[in-house]
Amino acid sequence: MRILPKEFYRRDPAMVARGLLGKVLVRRIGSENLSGKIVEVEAYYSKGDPAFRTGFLPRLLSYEPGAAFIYMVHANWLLNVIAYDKVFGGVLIRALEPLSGVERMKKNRGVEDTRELTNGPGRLTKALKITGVLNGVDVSNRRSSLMICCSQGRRVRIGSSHRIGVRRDLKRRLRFFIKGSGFVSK
DNA sequence: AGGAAGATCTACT
DNA sequence: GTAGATCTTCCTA
Repeated sequence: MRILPKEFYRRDPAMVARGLLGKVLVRRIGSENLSGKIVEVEAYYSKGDPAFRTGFLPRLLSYEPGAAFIYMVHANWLLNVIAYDKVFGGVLIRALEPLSGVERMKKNRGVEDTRELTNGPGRLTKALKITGVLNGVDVSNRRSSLMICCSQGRRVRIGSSHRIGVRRDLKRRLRFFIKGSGFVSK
């Protein structure tokens, strides 16, 4: 599987978010690979976006496009990928369709149902053992223990909605998901 | 040093 | 459908 180059992330966050749908997130732990197809994402902007926590900005400005930004909310780790062209921003990975390492994910989550494994931002980080120690890793580098690869799959139908759990959202729809996927969060 | 908020999850009714 | 748990960061004192 080809890895997505850094240039992929040097675009408008909403564009990157849509582009990430159908791509494959790979978490390498030793010799084992846990992976899943990205089926749900949200875009965030550092300017003009009330949902963005501006307190993060000073630390984030040194991040290159394609860097993982992982932080804790409500006792859950959330995975973002930094993406920006003009205005700094990022993409929250909200749900995956498990591909490989499913048994390991079930153990990590303590859940048997494959549908419930990675259908939420806090759930997928737990299933793939993604925590703050991976903060800042370059997902466009093949040597990283967290990376995003191209899929050879066909084009996907994209649906959109307002973002989830956001107190004050924009009118613009910034949540994107693969239509018909059974692995989107509820 | 203490408290509140938050891009959530689980369990329970 | 709602309540409570959970934990890190940021803000105020």
